Parts: sequence; structure tokens; C-alpha cells
Amino acid sequence: MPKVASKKQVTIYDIADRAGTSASTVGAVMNGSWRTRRISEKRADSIRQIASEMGYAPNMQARALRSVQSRMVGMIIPMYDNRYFGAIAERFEAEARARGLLPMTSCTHRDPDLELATVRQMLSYNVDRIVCAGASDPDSIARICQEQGVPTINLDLPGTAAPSIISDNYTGAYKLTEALINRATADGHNWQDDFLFVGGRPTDNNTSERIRGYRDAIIDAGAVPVESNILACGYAAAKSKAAFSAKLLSTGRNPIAVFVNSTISLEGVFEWLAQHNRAALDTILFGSFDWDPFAQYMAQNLFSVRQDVTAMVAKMFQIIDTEPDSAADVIQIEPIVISDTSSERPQTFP
Amino acid sequence: MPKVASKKQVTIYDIADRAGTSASTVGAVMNGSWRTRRISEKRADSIRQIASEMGYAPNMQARALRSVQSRMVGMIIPMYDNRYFGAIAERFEAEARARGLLPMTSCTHRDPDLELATVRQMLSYNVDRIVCAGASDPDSIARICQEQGVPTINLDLPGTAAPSIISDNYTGAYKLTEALINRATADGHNWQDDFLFVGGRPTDNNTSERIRGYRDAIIDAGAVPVESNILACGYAAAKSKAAFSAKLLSTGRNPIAVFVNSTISLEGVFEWLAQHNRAALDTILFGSFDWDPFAQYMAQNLFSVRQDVTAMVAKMFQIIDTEPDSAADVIQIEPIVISDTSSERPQTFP
DNA sequence: TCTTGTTGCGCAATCGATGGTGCAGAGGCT
DNA sequence: AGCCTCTGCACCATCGATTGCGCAACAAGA
Repeated sequence: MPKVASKKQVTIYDIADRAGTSASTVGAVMNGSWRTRRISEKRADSIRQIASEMGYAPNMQARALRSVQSRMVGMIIPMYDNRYFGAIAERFEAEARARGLLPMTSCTHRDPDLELATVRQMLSYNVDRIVCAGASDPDSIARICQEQGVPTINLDLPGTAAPSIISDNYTGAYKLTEALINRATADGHNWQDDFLFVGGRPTDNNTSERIRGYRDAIIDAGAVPVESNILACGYAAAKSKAAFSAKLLSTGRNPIAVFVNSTISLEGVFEWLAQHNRAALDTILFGSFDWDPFAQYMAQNLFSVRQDVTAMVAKMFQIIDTEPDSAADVIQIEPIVISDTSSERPQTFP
Repeated sequence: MPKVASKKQVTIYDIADRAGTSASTVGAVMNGSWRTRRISEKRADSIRQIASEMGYAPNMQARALRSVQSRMVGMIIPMYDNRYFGAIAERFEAEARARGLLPMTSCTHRDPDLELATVRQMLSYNVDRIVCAGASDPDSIARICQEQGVPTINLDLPGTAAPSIISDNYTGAYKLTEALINRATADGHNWQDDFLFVGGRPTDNNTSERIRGYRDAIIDAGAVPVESNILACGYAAAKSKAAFSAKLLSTGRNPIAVFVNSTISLEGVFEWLAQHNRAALDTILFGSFDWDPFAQYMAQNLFSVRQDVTAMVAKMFQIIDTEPDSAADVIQIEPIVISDTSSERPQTFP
């Protein structure tokens, strides 16, 4: 990066000169500690006046260097390619800003090495806290952060070394599966052998909990889960597309219902169907764990689970605000199950 | 934010002690200036060895305080609720990381005040550069950054006070409009009075350029643009939904074609149609300036313009890398026009 | 008048890395 | 032996804000 001469920054020394006082007094006034340092109201006012005239802004580097607190909070997140993570980033930034903290978010592509490298980089900048959203290995991250005395907190995927805020994946998946079964049954389908689960990593907590919910709902409906119908092939659209395609080509028939474990996996499924079997888009029942507006409005028969991102991030900051070093509890937030939108009144033009 | 005791960070002084040398020597070795400071190869090796054993990581606050360069680059962006801006954030982070810079991105909701406040906050942290992506008022931002000697660069929306990298909106819109007209004509429709333009802000450069492309393509097709068909009502889904709804209710008929100026506006249009006029989803021709996978796969008759985000961000960093203080040129990158996907072979099961 | 307390503020060290400057010792030349 | 040139490194001030400590001025009580 080419260097450009950085011009004058107003410092507390400049203000002290103009105010005929000392830098420490100015510093105390500017950072709010002036009452405990017994600076008079009058002097504080005049300093504030001069500071605002001169356009003073504190140098956060200097403050962080001296006080160790940087007022930066970092977050790693897998991707920005879906509404769920987009909303997490957005809420995280808003809540951080509301507290005067500088949010730094970085997407790490579900790559454990990149996650660690990014966290190390953030630690170099003395971030006060790190949020691991959807991290592959939150416990390793928690460990290296603890060495530096930086607390972490997990979002979306839980860990055992720091508090975690996640959705109630089991219940969400159970209800979503149940809704699909009810609809399939109402439509007179024999869904038992033709109800797929597509996407996700079998090793991650979210996927395994959702599979558990999927299985239990099937069992409670009096059927037997078919293991070969569970295609936990990863999240990426290309992977779910390939797995879904292979499954359909091997069975030679359309499924009745498909539980898709993320919008990004749903993208792969829809892409394949749009290209090879468009009619099935209107006949198969879809369940999506995560919500996307286009999928929701366009598919006639889509049920979604929408995770309560606002509540999750709010809860997370509540923990950050109140508990300095919290236990590694897992807090579950109930997601919202959305039935398809086809219930609203049609209003067609002739 | 509660304070947690921050433990020992390894510093150059700790390493100097263990290596039996001085902090300045260690510093020189760690930051790469050791050759010009005539540190011997042997000593450099032993210091590096010890540093890695002790797990040294430089304190970037201290470095930034002393050297003025923070190695942080900030970016403001409107939202993360669509693929276009999500991709911009993702590419920005990747390119920054490849250069050893710390990316900081923040979404500012197209709110000029929030944009300025966020930029000021970033300036407090001495970011080396600020990228204004889709900023409402990039020139004001450029001005306050210039006061601090921090260069800026505009992405997506141009400004006059800093270099800008944008899509060739005129050409993209012209081609998109042309494609829609060709299809409508081929389908035997009389589209001239029923070709809407929905979404965007008439005051922003992208919208006005796209409207210009839309108009010119209509004129070149031998028709006359209808001003009341241009609904530049803002980008938000709720606004486009309301404008589109009002238009349809006032004319009492479906349009033949709709040019929608962003996926977020398309969301509003689709939402209204899904709720009130679902059949029209399959009959109206849609053009979307910006691409979304679900919209693309699900709509039978959607043409999209996909902006070349990778090229745009690469070009931006090329300017950042090579030209210290570049002229306020506007560089246009050609976007890609995508016809609907209905051309691929169908493969339906019985 | 002299101690004791309180108010109001300045001094100076400090955080960790950077970079200008100075200086000892080795080696070469006359 | 005396002088010069390099080599290799150490010393120290500095960036801007924070903070422990100290001290003058004044009031109040004895």
C-alpha cells in the first residue's frame, strides 16, 4: 500500500496548549474520568468547547496501547452469501456500534486454517473480544484467545470452551419435518421412503441436531427413518446439487418431500431441478432450514425455518455486557417456522 | 464491555532479553528492515527462532501509533441483504488479506449520517484507506478523509473527489432492456406502454444511468419511453412493492415486462405478485439488475445483469497498490447479461 | 498561628514498536 | 603503528493517551 502523508491530527497536547492547561487534564475530560480526577466543571466545559472547535478525535491506537482495551470486537463468520449470515453481520454491527465499539467482521469460508489466521490477526490488533459465528472449531479459537486473555463467545455453532448462543435446532427441525409430513399426508402421499434430508456436515452440531429432529418427527409419525435418504454432503450449493442429482438418478423418481439444511444447499437443489426437472419444483414439498425471500415467494410449497437472528445477537451482547467471564453454557433460541405463503388472497387481473 | 485481565503479550523486549540483544534489533528483524539496518544473518535467524518459540505477534497498536500506518482498510457498504454487496464484502476481505491488511467492513444502511459517523470512527483508528461502496455521498466522505490525509476510493457509486470503480450501468441496462424487448416482440406482445422500470433512487448515478440505458433501448427499438412507467421509488423491498402495487392497481392490468433495478427491489415485486397475482409470475417478463440464484432458478422468464464483482474489486486494489494518490477518474467495468436458464435440457421423471 | 482536610490540577512514567544516530571492534592500507 | 572504512549492533526519543502520585492554594477547626 502506497504511503500518503498523513496530516495533522489534533491531540490532547494541542488542546492543552490552547486551553492553557495540561494534557492530562484534557485527557481526563475527553475520556470522562474527569470527575474522579477532580477537574472543575468550568474547566471541563472550556476544554470541551475548545476540543470541539478544533475537531478533536482521540487516537484509538494510543488509547489502546496504553489502556490495553481497544474497543474493537471481532467476529468471524463463514460467508455473506445467504440471508442468515448477512443478518448476523448486520445485527452484530448495529449492537456493537450502539455500545461505541468498533465491529470487525471477517468471513472465513468454513476453513479452519483461515479461521485461526484471521483470529490471530485480530488478536494482533488487541480486539477486546472475538465472536465465532458458525466456526468449524470454536474450541481451538477459544484456547488461543484465552492465552491472550481475550474472551470469546460462540454464535450459531456451539463450543465447550466459551458461552454459545444457538438456535434450538432440534425443535426447529422437528417442527419443520412435522409440517412437511402433515402436508404430505393431507395431500395423500406415501412419503415414508421418499423424504430426503440434504446438506450440512454430519460432524457439526447444527446438522446432527437437525437430523435428530428430522428422525424423531418421522418416528413420531409412525414411520421409520431411511438412513440412505440423509445426504449430509456439506453446505455448498455444488455439493448439494451433486448429491441430490445422484440420489434422484439412482432411485429414478422424485422425492415427495425434501428437508434442505440451509439456503445455500437449497440453491443447489433448485438449480438442478430448474435445469433438469422443472416441473418437480411445483410438486415436491420443500423444507428449508433458513429463510430466503425469493425461495419463499417463488416456491409454491416451501416451508422455512427462520432463525431469530435479532434475538440471538441481542442475547449474545447481553452476556457480553453483564458477565465478564461467563460459563461455557449453551443458550438455545427458538426459531420461527414459516409455512408457505400460498394462503394469502389471490388477486389476478383478467 | 466488562474488563477481563489481559495476560502477557510477548513483546520485542521479552525476545531481546532471551536473545541477549536489544529491542531495536529484534524489532528490525521482525519487521523486515534488518538488512538495511545491517543485522547479521546469524543473529536474525536466532531471533526469528526465539520469536517463534515464544509465539511473538507484533502489537499493531504500538506499530500504528509510531509509524502512523495502521495496515487497516475500512469499507462502508449499504447492506448485506443481497448477493451483490455480499460478494463485494467477500472479495474486499480476500484481497485485503492477501496484502496483509486488516479489512474492516461496516454496513451503513444507505444513511448518510451513519456513513459519516462510521467513517469518523474508522478514522479514529487510523485506517490507511477507506472504500466507499454504494455510498450516498462519497464526496463528503472523501473531504473529511482528506483532512486526515486518508485516501478514499469509491466502488459501485461514483464520486468526484476520489477514483471510482463502477459497473458500466448504461450498457448493462441497455442490453437488458434490449433482451426483454426482443423476447416480448418474439412472443408477439405489444410492450410499448407496458414496460415498467421499478426501484432505485433517481438521484444516484447508477439509477440514472440505468434509466438512460432503458430509455435509449426503447427508443432504438422504435418506441417512445413512457415517463409514468418509471418508478424510481427507492431500493427497499417495501417501497418497490408499494410502487408496483399502486401502478398495477391504477392501470388495472399486468405489465408485459418489468426492469427491476436491484434484487432487493425485485424481492418486493415478487412478494406482491406471490401474494396477489401469482399467475403473473410466469407470464410477465422480468429483468433484474443484479443477480440472485433463487430468482434466477425459480423464475421462468428472468433476465439478469450480473455485475463483475471480482473484476471490480481487483481493479480497485490494483489502483490502491500502484497509484498513491490517483486522479478522480471513473472506471467502468462491463457487467454480464444472463438470459433465463430455460434453455437447458429437461429431464423429468414419469 | 498551626495542623488537617479538601479542591484542583500538573508531572512524569508507561504501553510496544520504530528509526535516527552513535560507537566499538574488525579488517585493510600505508 | 596510525588511520580509515566497514560491519554490527545498542541507545534513546518518539507516537498520543492514561494514571499514580504529588503539590499548591485555600478553608476550617483547634
